[in-house]
Amino acid sequence: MEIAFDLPHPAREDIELSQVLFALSDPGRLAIARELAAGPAEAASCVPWAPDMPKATKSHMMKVLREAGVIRNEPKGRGRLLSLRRADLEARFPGLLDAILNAGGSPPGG
Amino acid sequence: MEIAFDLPHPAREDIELSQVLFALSDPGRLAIARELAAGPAEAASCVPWAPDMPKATKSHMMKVLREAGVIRNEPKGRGRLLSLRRADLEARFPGLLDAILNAGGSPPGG
DNA sequence: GCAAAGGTTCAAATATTATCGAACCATGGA
DNA sequence: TCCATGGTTCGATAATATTTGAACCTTTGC
Repeated sequence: MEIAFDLPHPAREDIELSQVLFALSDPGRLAIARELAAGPAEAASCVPWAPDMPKATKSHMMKVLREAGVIRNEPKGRGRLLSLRRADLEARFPGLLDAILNAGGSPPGG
Repeated sequence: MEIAFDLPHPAREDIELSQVLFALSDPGRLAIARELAAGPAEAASCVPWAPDMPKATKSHMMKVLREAGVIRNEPKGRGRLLSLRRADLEARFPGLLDAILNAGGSPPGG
């Protein structure tokens, strides 16, 4: 047996706007999504942006994002493979993810 | 004196993505934003979508939306004038508001 | 099987948010 | 000015969310 320890993910059509917005309303979780926007990443707790954060905390953040349908979290060898659910989000809420990821945060004149 | 009882609103450049997403992550607050998308509305507590909700609760919802920079809440005679801050949101986070407001919630095949 | 590496889940303590009655504030009209 | 109308704020309580250590599960390697 190669694949086990699978986690539940909402189907595309079950992804809810409220949950997506809530998941991404936390700066830390948004940072994860942005990190994954560049491409899939391996391991959840070993991401470099927060070496001091306990793994239980990181795992919880992944859970919120996963249950909202923002990211996919699959078993990969001894660790996990994380990825953004771009296609699903785009199909369900066109333009939303890009608008959020592109939100620079810098005013025009600053 | 005609205008008093003004409430604080964040300046355009101070509107934060996290707060906007959080404010709109609640179905009730999102409903208010959608209601106002059609045009400004008078009165906050008398809106028809929730006649049973206590006015303190409605006022709190307005506060969250206002402090996030999503809506404007101005004095208008004896009541208030509520409006969506479309231009400010569009300038700061292009495409975001439309993506959220347009999010129908119906899957393609259903 | 045993031990290590990597993550998730459990459970309890904190912190944040929501709810809503009561008190308070501002406007309009008599 | 006094009263009614409309909303906001205060304060207390309930409901959620976050944080984290400890325990547990799965794969890898011996």
